[in-house]
Amino acid sequence: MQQTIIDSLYMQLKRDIVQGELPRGQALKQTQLAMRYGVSRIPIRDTLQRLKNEGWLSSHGKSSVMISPLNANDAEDLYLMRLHIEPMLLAHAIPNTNFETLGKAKDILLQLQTSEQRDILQQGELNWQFHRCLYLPAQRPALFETVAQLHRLCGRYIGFQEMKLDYLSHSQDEHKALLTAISAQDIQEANRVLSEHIRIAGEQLVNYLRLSV
Amino acid sequence: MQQTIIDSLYMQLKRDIVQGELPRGQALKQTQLAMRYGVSRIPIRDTLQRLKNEGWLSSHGKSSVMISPLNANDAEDLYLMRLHIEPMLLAHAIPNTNFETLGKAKDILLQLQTSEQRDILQQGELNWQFHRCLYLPAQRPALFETVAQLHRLCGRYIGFQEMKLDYLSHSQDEHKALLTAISAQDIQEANRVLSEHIRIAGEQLVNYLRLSV
DNA sequence: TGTGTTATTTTTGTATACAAATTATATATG
DNA sequence: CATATATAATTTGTATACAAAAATAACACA
Repeated sequence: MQQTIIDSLYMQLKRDIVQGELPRGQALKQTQLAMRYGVSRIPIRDTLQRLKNEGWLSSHGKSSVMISPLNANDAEDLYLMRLHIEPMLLAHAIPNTNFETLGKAKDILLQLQTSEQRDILQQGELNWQFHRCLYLPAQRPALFETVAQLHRLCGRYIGFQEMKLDYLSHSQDEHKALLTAISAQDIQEANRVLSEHIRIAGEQLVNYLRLSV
Repeated sequence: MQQTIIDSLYMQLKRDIVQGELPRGQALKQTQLAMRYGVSRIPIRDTLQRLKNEGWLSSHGKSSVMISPLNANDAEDLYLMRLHIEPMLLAHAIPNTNFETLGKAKDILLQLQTSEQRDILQQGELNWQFHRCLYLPAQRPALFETVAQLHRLCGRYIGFQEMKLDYLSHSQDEHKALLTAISAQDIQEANRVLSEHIRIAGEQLVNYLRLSV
């Protein structure tokens, strides 16, 4: 499918969901959204279907969608699945990793550091770009696509300014340790670091959700 | 979203893909499909997006889709992921499994036996219904949805009449053993059987794909 | 002959209009 | 007053029509 308009809608809707600009718990009306974003209902429907597939929206009644409620159990499961699957992908990737990939990953890491003031969605996107960059050399499309989908699903949960501080500082150290292990072609160590990285992030998120939501 | 027309399109397109009625390796034209199925392009687009999400279609060029080529690596990865994830879901489900669920599962198993002559897509669907039935009591939506998605992705690969004989005979025995273990609330044994079930099916499929495709 | 560029055709994306379905409201009935 | 039923309102689904983009063909030029 094409880009631009539907893609812009996609990002704007996500942003508005995170920032609480759209009604939660009730059906989202296609007409309202169409007016709000100045387009017809056709691209709205496409975007809704996409966001539903990515866990941001869920069914409401017989034929509408609503904003997915946040749920600690879901978050726990998502991170648990990542914990089981991502190391497999990384193990495939490491033998095929070249300097270009490592360089690209470092660049993204730098962006993450400098963009500390920026919005949380962009940080989530950069974080995924970093992981994605390291996984791509694996050349295992099915595995990769499932991991990508899990990250997209997690994206729904990374929208809390409150978590940002704690999360990002730890996260960057782990990212660097991961790069070091990959550079050394040390699959064992890389997967140990990655697993810890996912486990810690998951625990933090789940704790936060259990307390606050 | 609503049902009926889009859902019928969805099934018919899958059937036509399996039976080789649609051109492989080239872009599927929305207009052609619309004429073929006697509808406008709007529901066609919805269906294409859905099938793309479920792995039946992949991108072609900048804005079209084509039938996803079959790929032994992908199949291997899909079954590998199922092997890691489904036992977690089953472990959650077993403590909540009641007699109604067990009964329903047995009914589906019977249908699977009697429908041996029927088309392969229906058998794949019944197979999923069986597993789904056993997983539902877990009440872990995120885990469940990912497993469902993996089954949908596998569905693209279960379309070979040649595999039917070998596959189904083994499969049924394993299904029964799984039910027995669940009835006894034996999580360990149930997961052993389930893992074997997935491993064997995956191996058979991957072997077939490596030889023939 | 091969390559890059423009023009033409095809195909996809989107808006509008209408039909079908769902949801909400009002009314009747126990 | 609660519940069921019928009617009206809203909302979604789909067809048609048109605009934008992509793919293809034609052409010029080295």
